[in-house]
Amino acid sequence: MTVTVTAGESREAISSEELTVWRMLQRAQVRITRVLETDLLVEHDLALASYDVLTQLSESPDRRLRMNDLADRVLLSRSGLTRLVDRLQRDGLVEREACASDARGLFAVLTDDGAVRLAEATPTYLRGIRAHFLDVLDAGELRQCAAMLNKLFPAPAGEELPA
Amino acid sequence: MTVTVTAGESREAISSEELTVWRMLQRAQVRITRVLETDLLVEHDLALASYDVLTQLSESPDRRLRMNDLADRVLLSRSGLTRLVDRLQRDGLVEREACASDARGLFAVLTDDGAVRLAEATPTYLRGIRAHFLDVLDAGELRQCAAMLNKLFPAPAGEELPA
DNA sequence: CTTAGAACGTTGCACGCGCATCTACACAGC
DNA sequence: GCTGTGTAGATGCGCGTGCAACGTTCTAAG
Repeated sequence: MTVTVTAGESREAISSEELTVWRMLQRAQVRITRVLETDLLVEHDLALASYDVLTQLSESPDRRLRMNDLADRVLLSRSGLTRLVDRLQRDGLVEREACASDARGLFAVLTDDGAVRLAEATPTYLRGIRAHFLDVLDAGELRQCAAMLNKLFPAPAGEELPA
Repeated sequence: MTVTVTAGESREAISSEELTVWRMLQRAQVRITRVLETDLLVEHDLALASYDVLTQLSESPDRRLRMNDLADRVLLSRSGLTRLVDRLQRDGLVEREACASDARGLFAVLTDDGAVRLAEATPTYLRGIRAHFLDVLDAGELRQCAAMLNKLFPAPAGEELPA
């Protein structure tokens, strides 16, 4: 059983099973993300994007990262990041610091308050991932999942998973 | 090697491999969706959400669906759907029709123009999915993926994939 | 019949996002 | 030293989203 493609451009028809897999993937990802986001919001007044930024900073040397590098790691446009860091700075979780070697550049630096806030929120985050994702799959499935993801998006150098 | 969880709430530590799988999943999903969205936007001036609505309607009996049912199938809040249908109606792709049996209810109905537009956009959509998702995985991986998704989100009755 | 409560859909509001644009700075070639 | 091209971030703008509140209609209980 295949999907009827009215205009025939694709080289090979896509079966409805394949299409369903894709749709389920979308649904699953959106719904898990939504649960995670509301949990973080309710318990720690922290959006998922904010959490990601804090995490990236905390994992970087000297708790700092150039805005540009940060934008690459977080799934956000440059302008989006500018504004997000604005908010985080307003809340005292992050500070901006000039870059000595390049006057155009700015560092986003995690403050102590930011680190505390991140530490508080992390259990919520991990619990969410565990409950809605990791716990549902067994070790084998997780490995398969990793393998597929490696094929889908060759990781940005240094983040690959061991086969 | 495990991630340091500062506040000890989670029952079991999450290994960094597990965390990486989750992060990759997020990245992959967001990036594929983004490519799909811009392709549809550039080639057919159609947002992904709009495409989903048109698809759902075209697959429903009489090309119509109650707003509420539609909101459940599309990943959108009720208010979001109201506005989206507003736009689609303005563009003549969808019409609203009163429901005889329930005066509160409204049907969203796919127009002929909407069907044409959908048919035009579908090859782009399918090509995107094929290129960025289906073609990258082999049949076995796709089956594994389906199995995992079934565990992650027990499909809403009638959409399950055969084992 | 009346009334309480729930369900369907819409609207006011504030917010976050991306695109295009802009300024400031860097670095190459002359 | 200038000048042109490219890069780092910030900003104006419009758009799409969700939440909370609202009007309307359905349904059940008294």
